[in-house]
Amino acid sequence: MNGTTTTSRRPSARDKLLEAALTVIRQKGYAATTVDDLCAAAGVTKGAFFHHFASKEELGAAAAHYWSEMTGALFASAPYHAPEDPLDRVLAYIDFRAELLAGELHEFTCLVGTMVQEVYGSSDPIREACRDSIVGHAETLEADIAAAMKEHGVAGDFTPKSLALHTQAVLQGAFILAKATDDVHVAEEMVGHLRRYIELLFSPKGEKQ
Amino acid sequence: MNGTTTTSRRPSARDKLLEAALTVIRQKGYAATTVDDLCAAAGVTKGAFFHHFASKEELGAAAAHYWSEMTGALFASAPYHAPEDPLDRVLAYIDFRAELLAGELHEFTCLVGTMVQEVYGSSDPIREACRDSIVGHAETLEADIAAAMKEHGVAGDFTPKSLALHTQAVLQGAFILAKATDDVHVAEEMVGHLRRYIELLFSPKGEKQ
DNA sequence: GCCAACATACCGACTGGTTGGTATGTTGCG
DNA sequence: CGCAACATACCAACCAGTCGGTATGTTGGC
Repeated sequence: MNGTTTTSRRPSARDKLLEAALTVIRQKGYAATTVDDLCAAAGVTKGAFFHHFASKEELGAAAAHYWSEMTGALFASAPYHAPEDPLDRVLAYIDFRAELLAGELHEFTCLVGTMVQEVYGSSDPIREACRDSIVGHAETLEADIAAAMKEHGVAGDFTPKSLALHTQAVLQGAFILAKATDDVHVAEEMVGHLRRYIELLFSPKGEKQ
Repeated sequence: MNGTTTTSRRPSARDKLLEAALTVIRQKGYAATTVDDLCAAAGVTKGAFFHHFASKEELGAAAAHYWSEMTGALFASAPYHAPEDPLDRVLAYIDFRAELLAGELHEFTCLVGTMVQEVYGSSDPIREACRDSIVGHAETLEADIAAAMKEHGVAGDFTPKSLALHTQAVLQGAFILAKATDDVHVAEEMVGHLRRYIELLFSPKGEKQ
């Protein structure tokens, strides 16, 4: 239970393994990624691996936590929190997510979405770590969504929580379609539909676009 | 190159293996599913497996095709095609998808969505089979969506194709969230948001709900 | 109508490489 | 010294794929 991660000294084998896990598992999937793969990618030996992690499963869960920390920091410091209007913040979040759809698939797809799909039935520790990551990230949107609903007088039969989760569902689905078609553009279109949905939800009656 | 599948005689080892693949791979994932797992679930021997499939990869691609056939038949004969109004048909499709969210996760989640997430970077044959399955299914919605857009005077800056794919993205994302939270209800809420999006898209200006 | 030649479907023991994990050093810092 | 952070060597289980063999059709010549 160390708690501290990555102060800025020379990275330990643990740090290098977690960093390697992000890319390798997103490329090959969790089950197809071997401990040797991770060691090779991290430039450490197997001894180092099992010094820091009791099992491959424990690394999987640790990687999910590490993912939460990394993405949490990224989104916390992102510029989409600036607008005054909470609805604009939500829309800016979606635009920010669209901007992130760049480069190779394994660079912008979601580690925990990939992992949980594979292990939901076989590893509760990993599944729970992935759930916490997704749900925790969604929760960072709830306040803005709730404020936007209040401010714009929207009282649909849905909760801020469910709409926050919906944004994550669309993104996860967009990643799957992008992987299937090997085409980032499809993901951009899906995010576009998500943006339009939220615009429509919050637009005053009688006004479109 | 047989072509024929499942006339109604006693099922061959091939049929039993494909049927077993649907459940086992959806439970354990593709990579974690061993050839022995499949043989055991199908009640056949390894000899039978490699008589019908040159490799595990070939079975994976065949399973995706089999999935397309099964789901294709299911949706073709489903009752949601009945309504006169094309928009009602689209909404009925979504309601039908919501009805399918019952039972255990591995019974209603999508085989090809699961597989493609794992193998998009390591097996082109499987990836292409999965893509064809998803895109092919989405295409069965395009005509109704296009007709609804025409009939309701909707000319957004999106194509029928992209909206059809969006429905699939939402469903795939809903499956991931359901797996992560181990809660079917979340998936139902996501489908609810999808339904509301389409209602809003096609509702005449000034009218909500 | 019969039989030889061939084909298809399936069986299960075996193999060679791989995998997660272990046991036992070595090194360097406080 | 003593201990954490590694490295090296190794192992038993497992896994995809092979191979020799059997059982049950099917086909075509006579």
